[in-house]
Amino acid sequence: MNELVRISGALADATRLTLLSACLDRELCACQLVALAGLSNAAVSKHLSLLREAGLLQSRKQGRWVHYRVHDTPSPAAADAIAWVRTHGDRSSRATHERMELILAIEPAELSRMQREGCCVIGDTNEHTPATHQECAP
Amino acid sequence: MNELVRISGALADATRLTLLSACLDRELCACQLVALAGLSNAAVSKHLSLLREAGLLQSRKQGRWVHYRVHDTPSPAAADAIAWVRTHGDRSSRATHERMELILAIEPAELSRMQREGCCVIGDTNEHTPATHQECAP
DNA sequence: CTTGTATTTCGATGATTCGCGAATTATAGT
DNA sequence: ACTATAATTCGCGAATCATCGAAATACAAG
Repeated sequence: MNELVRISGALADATRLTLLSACLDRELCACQLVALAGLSNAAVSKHLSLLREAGLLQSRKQGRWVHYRVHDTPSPAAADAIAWVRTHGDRSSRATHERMELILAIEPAELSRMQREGCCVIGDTNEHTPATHQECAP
Repeated sequence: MNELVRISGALADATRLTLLSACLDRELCACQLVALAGLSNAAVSKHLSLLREAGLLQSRKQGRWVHYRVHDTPSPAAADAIAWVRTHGDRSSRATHERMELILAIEPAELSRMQREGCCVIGDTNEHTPATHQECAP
């Protein structure tokens, strides 16, 4: 029972659902997920911790980079939850998908640099405007 | 996506999971669910509203009584969520099950009277003590 | 061993949720 | 109509959650 609460809680947030959905397709590093969420690295790290603690995601550390992907050997409840997101998750959200495309087109190192500078945005958190890659202001 | 957040949010609470699980087996009136949860009728009503708004439960009004049961025609996502709770839900929680037995042994009208008087408790919210039916103090 | 960098943790703050008692609504019986 | 009653909604504290910027941690490269 407690496990169901933990899993449900992890899924009960649009940002976390977006992050988990992105990891269904491929392994992604933290900085890519930060770009996708459009939040501070601190906030995204917290969300990812929750998803990991719920047994939905697993992380792999490679040098300074941490890569996240769906858990390889989930508990039965977690496995069904992951399948549930896979089946009913928002495949039709074009904005998120396009954002993902843009992010994948950028080297993670470059992405991190942009985040460090703090003056760049990939796409747009607003779902109604087209995604764009904005350069840093001079 | 928004639907998944709503459903997950509804399940992300031990009380609501208990209420939903109880309704998997049989239709129950609000006062029985209040007794099961061991909370105020206001709090339980709120929890039930959330479960209903998420499309997991449906309610049926019969006179002054409102009966809750699992939704007859859930959305695909809700159907899978219900099946998830049915499969992985806490069938082994003896305390809750015994509490349910005691509640079912009492007439709903009597149950309501007890709740109105505010001096009676069915079983115990503490999972470690055996469930008992305590009479009102004089 | 010092510097730079990717990520996490910490501390503070605003937003949301949970719980209760009180007021309200809807319905039944008289 | 009037009263009683089952349930919901309202108003408000207490607790939890989301988020940020800043500090800390972990690692690599010079």
